[in-house]
Amino acid sequence: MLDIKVLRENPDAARAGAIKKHMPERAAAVDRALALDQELRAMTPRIDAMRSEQKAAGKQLGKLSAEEREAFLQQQKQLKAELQVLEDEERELRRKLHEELSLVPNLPDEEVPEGKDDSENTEIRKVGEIREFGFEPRAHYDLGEAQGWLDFGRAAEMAGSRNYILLGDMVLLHDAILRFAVDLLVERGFTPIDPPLLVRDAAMFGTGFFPGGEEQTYRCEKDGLNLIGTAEVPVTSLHSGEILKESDLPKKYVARTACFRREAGTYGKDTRGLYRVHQFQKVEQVIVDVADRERSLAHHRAIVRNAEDLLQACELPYRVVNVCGGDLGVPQAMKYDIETWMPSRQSYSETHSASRFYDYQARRLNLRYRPEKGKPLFCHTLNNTVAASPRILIPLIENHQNEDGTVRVPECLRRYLGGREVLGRPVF
RNA sequence: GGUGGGAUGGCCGAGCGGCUGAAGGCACCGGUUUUGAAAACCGGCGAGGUUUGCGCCUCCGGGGGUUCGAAUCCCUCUCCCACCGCCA
Repeated sequence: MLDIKVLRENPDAARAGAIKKHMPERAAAVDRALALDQELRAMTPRIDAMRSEQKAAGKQLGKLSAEEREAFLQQQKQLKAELQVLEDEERELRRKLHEELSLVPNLPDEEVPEGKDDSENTEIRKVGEIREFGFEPRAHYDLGEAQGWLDFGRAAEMAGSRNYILLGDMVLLHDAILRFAVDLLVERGFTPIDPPLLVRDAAMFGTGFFPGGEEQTYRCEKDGLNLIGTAEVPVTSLHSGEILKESDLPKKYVARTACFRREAGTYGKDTRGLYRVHQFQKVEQVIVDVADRERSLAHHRAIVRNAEDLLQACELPYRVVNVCGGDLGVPQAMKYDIETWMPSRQSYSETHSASRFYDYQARRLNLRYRPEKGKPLFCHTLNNTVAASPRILIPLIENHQNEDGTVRVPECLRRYLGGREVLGRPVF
């Protein structure tokens, strides 16, 4: 959520921000919010004065004579009735204002490129060599099924499309990459955390997924709970409603959780294999720190670096892209995606997403800290993937496959696989 | 699923229907003392809105009611906790 003051002072920027994000209907919320704000500000002084009068009146009551008293009470009754009408109005206006303000997207940073969708993201850097295979490389689903590592048929049978079953060494590899990701971040000072996967609406709202993301979310209606699509939701919400000590910041967390996404509206897209699935495991890094733009930028560089280091350790070629306005979500100010080379897709495809929000989420979450001097301020928040699996298994097994269908294990993962250097048997 | 108890400032915690934005403690900040630190003592210290400023207004989980007047009484919702039952 943006500060209403930002809207007052610079409504054009708020509108332009929503337009840059290709969210015209949300740009309209800027004007609705401002209209409500103006109405509210017009009535507030009047209500204040009436309340002030009421308060003062009560204190004089005792000094009055019996006759005076009666007229006085009559007068107070009337004041109260009038006040009540105005207060109802005020409350309703406040509610509507909050609703509209919640719809206004975070301002995209200047450096966010113009563009309507991911095809217009701009490349920041490309790292690693794309491997020249001396043979026809196989897609992970062909290779995996041949090895008995993947079973999509039975998964679909019992759970529907976009589901998968990992078996044998693929389970171990899946676990290895996730554990490696956690260890890497713990080594860098992040606190591991294992949060709830089912959360209340407040957490979904606070992180900016609601309103808007309901269709992407599995919901347990009976209990009013939502399955998280990312650990960002519970972890960023962790200190919601608190005023943290500045000396306790930054808070740096690394969470490994299951994630659930309905993938509504993606029919026919990425239907094969492990790329787009309803359920996966993700190691996520989340940072909460003081409201300082420079520090947010530094954290952003650091969390991107963490992910890049993991990919480099896994010997995977990737590129970093600056996500354009149209591909940016409602709460983000800026986002770098990391795309890892996937031979079967013949493309760099998204495996990581590093976002910064400034105080947008913190304001919605009522997440503050007490600075050395002055009033409490809203924190800044950031997050990035460290590793999401099984998606990361695609580049891992495709890029490291051998002609016979076995897969070379990169050095960094061997310790998690009993020292094994190769997975699978020759099957081709 | 059943039955109770609770929700007050950064934290803990008191609070008779008006004198309570709220005792007390802790934490924090400033000072005295000390070679330094601790302790002790003195002082300060909630959040939000509005105003150039003085100030004014709001806030004791949310909403409603009773009352001239509610943190305090009543209703309701949300949340938390405890115990019993069931179960991983």
